[in-house]
Amino acid sequence: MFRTCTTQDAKNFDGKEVKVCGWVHDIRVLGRIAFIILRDRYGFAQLTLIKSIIGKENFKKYTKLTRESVICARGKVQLTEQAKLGFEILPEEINVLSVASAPLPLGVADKVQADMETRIENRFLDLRKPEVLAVFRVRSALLQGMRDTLIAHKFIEVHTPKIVATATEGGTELFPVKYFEKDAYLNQSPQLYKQILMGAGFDRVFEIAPAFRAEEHNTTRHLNEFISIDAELSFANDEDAMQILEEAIQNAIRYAVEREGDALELLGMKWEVPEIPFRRVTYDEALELLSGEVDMDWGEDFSTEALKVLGEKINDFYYITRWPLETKPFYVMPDGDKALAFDLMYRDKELSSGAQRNHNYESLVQNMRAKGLNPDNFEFYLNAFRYGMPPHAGWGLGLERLVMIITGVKNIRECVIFPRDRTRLVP
RNA sequence: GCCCCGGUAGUGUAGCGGCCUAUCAUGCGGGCCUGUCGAGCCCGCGACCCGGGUUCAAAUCCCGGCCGGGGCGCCA
Repeated sequence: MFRTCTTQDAKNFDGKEVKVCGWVHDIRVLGRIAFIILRDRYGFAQLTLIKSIIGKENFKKYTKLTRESVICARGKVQLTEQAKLGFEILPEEINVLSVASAPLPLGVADKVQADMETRIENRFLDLRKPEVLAVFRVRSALLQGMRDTLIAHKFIEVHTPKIVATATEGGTELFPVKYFEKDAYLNQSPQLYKQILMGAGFDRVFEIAPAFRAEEHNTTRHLNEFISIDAELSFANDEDAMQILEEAIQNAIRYAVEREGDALELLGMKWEVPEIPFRRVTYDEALELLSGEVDMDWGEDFSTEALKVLGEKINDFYYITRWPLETKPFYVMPDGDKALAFDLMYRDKELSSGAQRNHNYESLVQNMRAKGLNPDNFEFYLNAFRYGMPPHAGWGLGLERLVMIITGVKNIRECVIFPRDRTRLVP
């Protein structure tokens, strides 16, 4: 057995012998006493080495360990006020499982802050930092909160193809891939497929999977590969979809707060579980709120500047509803010159967008043409609307956007273990 | 796609024509120190992205390349 407990559990074994494994975070040598700070995913443990007890040879050997080497220590646990953590381990034996070379390309225990570039290049080291790990602990909790909510509402989790023949919605650039003798693309969204599943009678589906966009954007809130949480429900309108979404967000935050509260604390974030329903602001009302401050015409999408101003006015989660039809894709349900579509915002950040969908074949084809798309390319999709398609609605949410908001991290790249941006393909 | 900015020890930086044999911190190596908590003190190691140009003189100015960061647009 490598270990009998983690650093977190060690304090429960006062006076008993334990074996703990982890990385050498730091070593402080003070003459005849030395401290090795051992780190694992759960926290830290202090190994206290007293020269007169463990012997000159061992003392020298152990205090010469390099930072970030992996070791296993066997020794007695002692609760003591003298140790900051309230306990220490007096090792009788330390096995070196893996020696770390020095110097490190990125110091885990260093006080100096590293650049994003250096951090990503050496991500395996960067991720050893408790505050970096914390982002992924929160991410996991948020994801589980979303998933549990959807499952509780009878959604079936599905997976749709990521290698596709046509663009989903037109507009955004796609990554081409060679598919044997054919041209194919990485899918930008599961939109069309989850709608087909409504026609298939699945009633409610959700998918948590990567989406790819070949836009050459260079910002702190865009990725070329991100995780999209998509939900679609039948016999439902835009309001029904919004209710599911806000409940999922509420639970996601509840999970993060309840299960990873110390991770949030480490990140300096304090969250209350938000109250629902979230505020609904129509596009027209939002325009009204901006009047006099931001110059924009009806029918335009909000600029980054406009969203900043809106975000200052509504300092919370909120929906922008009933958008001008021309701002939204062909598959949304029209209502006069408006669309039964919504965006979920947190301050100035777009988190999710959704809509009631147009389930009428003729109207759908007409809207497609109006957007300059050729219906012939979407036969696989349109066919599902010809033989019985229920009214339905749904949304798609960028997981990393949510993680960014909840963790307070400034750059979306930090929300992905190995981010894919305009130039980064490795690691 | 358009537009800004930046590349100096392992890491983060100062310097922005001659005071540079390049600053500071951290790290690494060595020494001292029986309880540290960002331990402390002493000594040492270690760097100007690449190519061209201007100049008596280039880390510093100009051009090109490579690499990176950011803004807008677009979106999640």
